[in-house]
Amino acid sequence: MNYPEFKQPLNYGQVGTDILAWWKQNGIFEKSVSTREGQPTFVFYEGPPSANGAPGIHHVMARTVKDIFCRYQTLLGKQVHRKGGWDTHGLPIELQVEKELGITKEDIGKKISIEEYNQRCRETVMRFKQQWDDLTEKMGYWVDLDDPYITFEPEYIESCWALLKKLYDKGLLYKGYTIQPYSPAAGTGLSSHELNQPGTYRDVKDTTVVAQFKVKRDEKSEKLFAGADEAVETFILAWTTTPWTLPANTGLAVGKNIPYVLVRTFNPYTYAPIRVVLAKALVSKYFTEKGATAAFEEYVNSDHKVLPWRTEGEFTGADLVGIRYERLFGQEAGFPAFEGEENAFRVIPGDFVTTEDGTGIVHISPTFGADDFRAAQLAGVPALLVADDEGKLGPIVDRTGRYVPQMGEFGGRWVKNYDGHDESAADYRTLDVDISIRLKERGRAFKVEKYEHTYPHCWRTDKPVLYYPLDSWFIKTTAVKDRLIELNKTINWQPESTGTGRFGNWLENLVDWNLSRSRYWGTPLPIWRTQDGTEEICIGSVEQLKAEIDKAVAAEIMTHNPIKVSGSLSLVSSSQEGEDQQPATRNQKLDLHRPYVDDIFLVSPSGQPMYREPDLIDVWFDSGAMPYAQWHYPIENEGQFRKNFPADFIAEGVDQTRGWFFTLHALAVMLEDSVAYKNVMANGLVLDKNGNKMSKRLGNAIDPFTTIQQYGPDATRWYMIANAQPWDNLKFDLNGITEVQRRFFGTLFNTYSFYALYANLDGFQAREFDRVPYAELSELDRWILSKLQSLIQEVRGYYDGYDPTKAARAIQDFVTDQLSNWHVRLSRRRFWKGELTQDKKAAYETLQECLVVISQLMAPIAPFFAEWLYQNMMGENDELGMMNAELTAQKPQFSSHNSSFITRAESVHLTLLVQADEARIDKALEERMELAQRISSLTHSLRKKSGLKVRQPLQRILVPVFNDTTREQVGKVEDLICAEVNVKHVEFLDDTSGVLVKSVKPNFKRLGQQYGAKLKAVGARIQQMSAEEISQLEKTGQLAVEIDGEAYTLAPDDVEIRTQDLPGWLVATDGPLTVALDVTLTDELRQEGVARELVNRLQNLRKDSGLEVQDKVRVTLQQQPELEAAVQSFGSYIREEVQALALDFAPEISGGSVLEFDEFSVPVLLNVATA
RNA sequence: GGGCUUGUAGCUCAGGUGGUUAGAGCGCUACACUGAUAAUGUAGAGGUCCCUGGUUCGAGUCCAGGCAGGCCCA
Repeated sequence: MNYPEFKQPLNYGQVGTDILAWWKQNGIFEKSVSTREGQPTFVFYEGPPSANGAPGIHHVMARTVKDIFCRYQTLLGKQVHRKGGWDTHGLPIELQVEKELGITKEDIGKKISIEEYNQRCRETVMRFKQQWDDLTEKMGYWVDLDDPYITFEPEYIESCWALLKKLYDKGLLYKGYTIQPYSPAAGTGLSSHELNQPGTYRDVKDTTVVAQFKVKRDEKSEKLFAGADEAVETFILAWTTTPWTLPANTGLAVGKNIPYVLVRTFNPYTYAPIRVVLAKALVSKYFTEKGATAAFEEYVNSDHKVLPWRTEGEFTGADLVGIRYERLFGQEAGFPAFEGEENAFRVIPGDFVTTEDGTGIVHISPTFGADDFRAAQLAGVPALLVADDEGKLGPIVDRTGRYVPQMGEFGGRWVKNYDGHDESAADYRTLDVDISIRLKERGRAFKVEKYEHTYPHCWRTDKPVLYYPLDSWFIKTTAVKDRLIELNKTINWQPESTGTGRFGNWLENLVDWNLSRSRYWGTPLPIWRTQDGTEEICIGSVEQLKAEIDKAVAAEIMTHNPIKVSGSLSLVSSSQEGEDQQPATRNQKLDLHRPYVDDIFLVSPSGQPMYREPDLIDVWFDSGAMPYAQWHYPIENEGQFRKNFPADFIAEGVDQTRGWFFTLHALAVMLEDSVAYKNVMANGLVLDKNGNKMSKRLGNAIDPFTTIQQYGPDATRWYMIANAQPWDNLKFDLNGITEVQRRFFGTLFNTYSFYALYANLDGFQAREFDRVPYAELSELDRWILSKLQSLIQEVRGYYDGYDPTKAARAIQDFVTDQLSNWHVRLSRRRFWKGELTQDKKAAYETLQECLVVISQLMAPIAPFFAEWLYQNMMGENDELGMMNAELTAQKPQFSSHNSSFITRAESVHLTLLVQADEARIDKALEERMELAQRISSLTHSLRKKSGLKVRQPLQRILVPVFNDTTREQVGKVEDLICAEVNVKHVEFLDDTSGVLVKSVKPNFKRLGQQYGAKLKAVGARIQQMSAEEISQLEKTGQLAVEIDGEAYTLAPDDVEIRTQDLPGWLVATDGPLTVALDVTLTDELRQEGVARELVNRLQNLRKDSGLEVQDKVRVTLQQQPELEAAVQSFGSYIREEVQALALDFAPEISGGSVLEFDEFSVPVLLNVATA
């Protein structure tokens, strides 16, 4: 067998294409799962992408991360199923369809039927599936594309229903309300994107009030009353631009860390003496400098232009929390009582409170503000709700924008001008104005003024929008909050901070999960209710629905039962219908979407008709339900589900923290009292090279297809993983891929090519059981094998710890710095010289082992190139590896797998990852090789300084050593150093020689611990140490010194002694290491130098003449005394190097070339020797 | 506005538990090397370690407060 040889440069894109074809042809992905049958599983969940847009380069990033760990676990012998999936519901799809049809939500049901509309959504959502599948394959993401779960399929929806029913039965599903933008004029809620239409936010002038809320005196508020005049009432000031919400006030919010002051002053309208609380930073907004000194006594009888005031106390928001106050519009004034009133009218914390405007205290009406609602809910403050004629609770404003009749003197008033009143008419007074007047009269308004601000308006009616409570279905996640938090602590988050921080905080501030969406394309809420809401049913399966419809038909509420399917849906039956059917057309008989489900009416136990609650559910429920719904569980396949729950690993973008990561977690905790995943990686964004977000609009988006084609999938993946840790944002720069390609893959390719070239020449083949025994290997070989074992340990550790970046960097450093640039470079002549000796065989075997192990270690990150390398190295050679055929056929013995042998398999991805053979790790050897590298580097540096090129041999270098260990260590690598830097000997200089000039450096770390503040003086003294003192410290192990009149004893550890100079020598130092170079040139050395130059020039000539490495030649040089002397001494060396059978001199040479070096100019004749 | 996160050489990034002289690769300059050669070696230029305070004998590192970018949420 020959090792395949390739021309440079390798076409990495082609490698990807070729390997991909080979994988497909041989079903390698399938085998990577099937050969692990019966082994422990590693469960991975695919977060479903949406195929309604083209995939971008960031998807390559996210999917590379997923792929890496699945492949790694497979290499460990585990079975990793990867069921793909598609997220198919949701607003983005609806918006896209509307854009394409040129319609709005309003038109649905009018210009286009819901049926047609949903059909369009169904067609649109998978439009880019081909592209996605294509990218998936080309980037080497191994996921099962043939049997994905699809969220719009009836089985999937049915599973969601079953899960919802489980929650319903646990009492975790309830109907409530949320605050949403609402247009009373249009009678409809507005989505946030409708609110973001241009022109919706307009400047309006509204009447605003700073209202006074009277503090109730009790233990909590006592601090506001300390030493105060009993008769003077104390108020909290709060500003609002919507005075009509004041009658619905139930709380006041403060910022916990904001400073507040208590100010004594007067009510500017009634002149009553009062004390008020407001933010310290806003005092100047309401009080003048003059007022600070104005006399209180004179105010009442003055012109009231200057309001006197004095600060009487200062508090933080936290001090104020819990204080109670009197209701502004209470029952005594004819306003209704409400449920939970005893918990209302309290000061609560609000993280949205600022001191930018108003009073730094925010009036809270939970029915008319989203912040208000949330803060009130967290603090247990109720909303003010009143019952209508049917006893149904609602806010004080009805859906048309009027106060309900119970609102005393204001009952029936419009809160904004929704009835088209002429605003310029003399009798026109807004509700805001009337409320303000009433407050003024009662001494409860501190300031009333017109104020211009921006306010959102309905894009259709141009009327102001209200923030209004709208019906919603919720999952009571707060009921399991503690369990959510507890179980989250058992999840391994990568990076950890996302789990404790972003996710942890989110759980701490959890509110109930709002499931409702007023849309068309999504999973319908399976709840039917009677008109009055007193009876309802939650449907958990198609079978149940069918049975309920039968009842309705019997009760003559329905005419017939539209569900024809017998029994419940089954995934098995549907997929058996026909392999070639597209998912979109499967199960066309049954569609659980709108409008079909809306046309189903059921009958309640009391005989009332029940209608489906019109909402769809949040699409995040769809994706959070995938651990169950992908198997059609709980309808069927319990076993499948159990085997694949919870996941060992998931990975998505950090933006999924409150999305998929949360819904998976929430559902798992509520349904299974378990985590949904044990390890999770939240990866960052892919930005352009300048750190800007990529977007098609800016034209800085990178096309993943052209990138992969041009640079190959491996370099692309490697770059993304090696450049930044996945959870950091990646600044994507194509130059970076080029660099990875050149530096890492190029070097690895060169290393392989080098191996292949010579191994083929020698006809060498590695045989696992015919190797040079480890004990007989050279230092160099044992060193790189030791490094290799260390690398295996290290890389496994990084993969195990979900840190692929460090794994990639470790592999990269090993390949470029250790393997290529040291081991191979120093071994070069071992390969191209002479017969297949034991040393040469060892060189091949060592390099072979390194390359094959590298192919395994890199396989998760660069699967194509790893395969390429592995196949090239292994070829058809079945003698490699241990009992390989057996392993592939028999399935890996996971539990007993503990081999440092390389397993032979059809593909590198079917192998078992080697274990580090710790017996081969030799730290002392690694250390002394590093010494060799550093000494060589220093020597090169000295040559450079003295102008002595490496081809000129030198006699010796001197290395001062202070202990026997170093001496022994360097001694063992002397040959390597000599060869590398072209010197004859390494000599050691020990202390006793006395010629070294030494210097000391204080060891601050040690000294600091010992002397603390006196360190400076001690350090200065140490730097002044004389040569005698240094010597004494070295010899006796201590040195007594006096510093500032105090006696100290220094120990050797207190200082670091270095060689500074060696008089008369050329010296270089690197930390504690010093090298001196003997630059004396003897005649013999000069001759050898000449010989080497000659070899070099002849090699160039061979190369230029197009000779192959193995060609033999005859060389004739023109006579020249120095040359002849050199050839005299080094003839055989020269002949061997240049593969010359003869090396002769002739008086005159014509027709040849001329070799030029140093001062020489030599005519030469070079002929290929024919046998 | 809040939570999280990032900020170190022109670029991309390393810098356990604090230690005085902050590193690597790429890029740049110069020289060398040349049977792995689009590789390699040596030397050089290049730094307010985002800013301000604090703790400490000593802060890139710890604490507080800012600034700037990013994500999520309002």
